[in-house]
Parts: sequence; C-alpha cells; structure tokens
Amino acid sequence: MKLELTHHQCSNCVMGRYCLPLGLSSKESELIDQLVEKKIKLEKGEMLYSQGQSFHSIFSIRYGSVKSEYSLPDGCAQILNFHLPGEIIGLDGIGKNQYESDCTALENTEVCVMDFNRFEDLAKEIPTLQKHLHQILSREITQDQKHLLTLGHLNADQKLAFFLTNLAERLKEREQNFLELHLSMSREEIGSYLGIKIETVSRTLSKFIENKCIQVNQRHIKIIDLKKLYQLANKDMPLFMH
Amino acid sequence: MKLELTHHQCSNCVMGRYCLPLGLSSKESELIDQLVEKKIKLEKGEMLYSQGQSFHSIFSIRYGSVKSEYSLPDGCAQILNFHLPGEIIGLDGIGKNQYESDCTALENTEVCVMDFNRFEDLAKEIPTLQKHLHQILSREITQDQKHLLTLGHLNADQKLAFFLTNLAERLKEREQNFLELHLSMSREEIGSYLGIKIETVSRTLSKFIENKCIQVNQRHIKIIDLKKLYQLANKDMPLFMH
DNA sequence: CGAGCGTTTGAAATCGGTCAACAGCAGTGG
DNA sequence: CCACTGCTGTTGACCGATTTCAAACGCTCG
Repeated sequence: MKLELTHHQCSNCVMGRYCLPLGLSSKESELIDQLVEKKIKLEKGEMLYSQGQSFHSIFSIRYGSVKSEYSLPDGCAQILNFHLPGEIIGLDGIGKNQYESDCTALENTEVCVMDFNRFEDLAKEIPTLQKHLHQILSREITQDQKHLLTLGHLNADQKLAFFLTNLAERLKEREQNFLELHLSMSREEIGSYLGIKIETVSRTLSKFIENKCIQVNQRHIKIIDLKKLYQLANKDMPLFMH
Repeated sequence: MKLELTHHQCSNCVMGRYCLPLGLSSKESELIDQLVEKKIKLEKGEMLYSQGQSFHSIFSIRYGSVKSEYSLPDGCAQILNFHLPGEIIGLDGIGKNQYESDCTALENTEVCVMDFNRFEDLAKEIPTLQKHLHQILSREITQDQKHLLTLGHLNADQKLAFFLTNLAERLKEREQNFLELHLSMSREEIGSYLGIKIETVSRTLSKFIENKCIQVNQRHIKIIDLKKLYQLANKDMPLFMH
C-alpha cells in the first residue's frame, strides 16, 4: 500500500466526470480540488479497509478494480460488489462510523482518498455536491436491491447473464468496448458474488459458449449475443446498449 | 389512501426518537417541525409508491408496517425489506428521481410525508440532520449487504433464523417484547424475502418447533430459544439482546 | 355451513452442490 | 529445455436440499 500526497486537481481529472457532479462553477471547482488530499496505490490482493476499522474516508477508484465483501464470524463470506474506476467506495462506513465490509484490490489499483467530514462540510456549501452524494448513496441502495433479486430469485444461468450484462453496461457508461470483458476476478469470486459454486460458474459459462452467446479465453470474455444474455437475465436491454 | 394535512410536531412525536436525530436545539426543533406537512393512512394492501413513479418524498412510518419489493418485467419479484415504525422509506428514489421499488402496506399503516427537497435544504442548515440523513442512507446499505449474504450463502434454516433474530432485534430497539412476534406478513412474503418457497418456510418453521426453538400459532411466533436461533444463523448475539 | 384463502404435509423431481480427476498455464530450479 | 509444483479452471458422476406437484387441513367470513 503506497501512499502519495498530492496536489491533485479533480477539476482536471479524466475520471472526474464519473465520480463528481457536473456543472460546477469555477469557484466550486476550486473548493472541490481540496477534497482529495492523498492517493493510495494498492497491489493485487492488498486491502484498502476491513470490517470494524474506524471510518474516516471514502474513496474513488482512479484505475484498477476492487471487490467488497461481507463476512460472518465463521468465515462465510459474500462478495457484495466489484467496483470499477470512477466509482465511490467505503460508503457503508458512514452508518456506524466503522466499515462494515472488507475491500480488496483485484489488480494494481489506485484510489483517491476523501475525508468524509470534509466532504460533508463542502456539501453544505455546494448544493450540487450535496445532491450528488445523496444520489451516490441511493444508487448504491438500488444496485444492492437488484443484486438481492438476482440472489433470491434467479437460477444459475440468469445469475451469470445478470453479471455479464451488468458489467457490459458499466463498461459502456465508461465508453469502453463493452463486448470484450477482461475480468479481474476469479471464477471463485464470481461465484461468491452470485451465490453459486465455482463449478457451476464454469459449467454455465460452457453452456453459454455452446449456445454461441460468448467466447471465453481464460479471463477474457467476448460477448457474441448480448440480446440473448438480456433475455436470459429477464432484463430489458437499456436503450443506450443498442 | 387517506391524506391528512397536519400541524404535526415531530418534536413531540413518540416516534421522533427513532426517525429523527437526537440533541437538536429548540430552534432546530422548530425548523424540523415544518418537515412533515402531511400524513397518509394506508389500509392493508394499499400501495404507498411504485416502481417508476416520480420521486418527491421520503416517508417515516408512524404505526403499522410495509414491505418494499423489486420486480422484473416478467413478474419475478423480490421482497427487499419489511419496515417497522420509525423507519424511513423511499430512499431508493433519490438516485434517479423515481422510485425503484414498490411499497405496500402489510396492515393498517400511517406514514409521515417529508418533501425531500425541503429535507435537503434543512440538512444544509442543521448539521445533525445532515449527518443523520447520511447515516440512514448508509445503514440501508449495510442492511442490504447482510441480506445479500443471507440470500447468497445461507441455507433455509439459517435464512429463517436470520429473519427471526433480525425482527427480534428491531423490536428490542423499540423496547417492545421481542420474544413474541406478531407477523404482519404471510409465509409467501417471508419466502420471497428470503429467496425460498412457501413450503420450505413452513417446513423449516415446523423443524424449529420440533427443536423447541419457537412456538407458532398462525402468525404469532414465540421465541423459546433465542440463543439457538443465533447459532443457526451463524451470528453473534448482540450484547443488548441478552 | 360452505367457499375461499393461507398454510401444512407428503412424495417425486430437479437444480446446483460435492467430490474427484484432470487439463492448462506460470513459475522454479536443476 | 524439461521435469516439478502449485494454482486456477474444467468436466464428470453422484448426492442432497429445495422445489414442484398434489392433497388435506383449518381459519375467517359472508
């Protein structure tokens, strides 16, 4: 874990448009530039924070990816989400002033560190930022709600289709090639996220290959038939994915 | 759905200590009393809001209980949560300015209606309220995260034990008898919440009765062996439950 | 009292889990 | 360059928990 003090400017950051609100005045932009006082570089497998640790900061991902995970005392663990660049993490720490999940890098990753008290203070001054924070928190809730339906009511095929289409959508939002997925997580981790076993992940992917939905080469997945994946997941394909 | 305009005072409300922050100055209390401009009475089965409806308000429950539910176009639906008096609902509407779930009364229920824009404005002025809002949002996230682990990694016994202990904890927080549960939801709804079928709910409850964990009389459940339920759910019993 | 709903119970079917063997690839060291 | 090891992922065969299907029970209410 490499710490780096910065005079980083969010107003000039390429990721800024994902993690911060648009339409700030130049004065507001200046204030926001004080938000990130340091950045952290993580190697694959390194933890950013863990359950029970006291909460001070939220983070935004600059590059790389992380998983967040919730565990019971007996070791049973559920992967809650995989996070991509631009996404804000650590929000579950606000409620009780301590993180309620573990967060681990899936590859070499860099995150911006934002002191949450300072964030709250700024939010009082900048209505756009306040609104933005509330939206981020609320969207985290709706994300989790969709995930709940996936775990509670879908079968293995539908779960995998949900996972793949969800990832594709998030890449599309980032204007990346959303039909070529380069997974940073293992089959084990996909399984934990979806509440199925690694063997089932593997078998289901093989089935998708047979059905000509995808091509798989290790952790590289090429989506051949996006429409069929959406049908499998019982989801309407969003307009922006056409 | 009966609407009622009110000059209701949160500062005098018995539920206030659950849905609002403590330690407000008298001036702040006055401001907060303007938050609730109306209340809504719902009969069993009536909807408070539904997926796609445009978002203006969040609600706090005065008495009764509701379920929130997320559905796919094909009708497949997951119950996300059951909400008790004092809890704030409608937060998933903030993210996209429209509710992302359906909310339905499980019994005769009354809710306070709070305009969210006004709430945000007040939050700018009253730091305690701002902090409180963030905590409510964050706790909703951690709630969902625990639910995710339940759906993804626990078996039917553990799921039911999670449900029962969770309910008991929330009654305890409200200083109610937490060993006598009077369920307002059907077996069907419990099953949807836990991602299992109604028959499995029934069978598992019967198993608990045999093991002398609980006594069941229709929708009344008496907890006999709380400790065993916690063991089943792999949870440590919180100190305040002893 | 009978209709209708919600719930319980039993038997059979099924999906995904478990166990086990093996394949593929990367890294190590002779 | 080729064993050797270790890790990840794939595939097969079998097993078991939960679902599905079916029947019966027991409230509630007109």
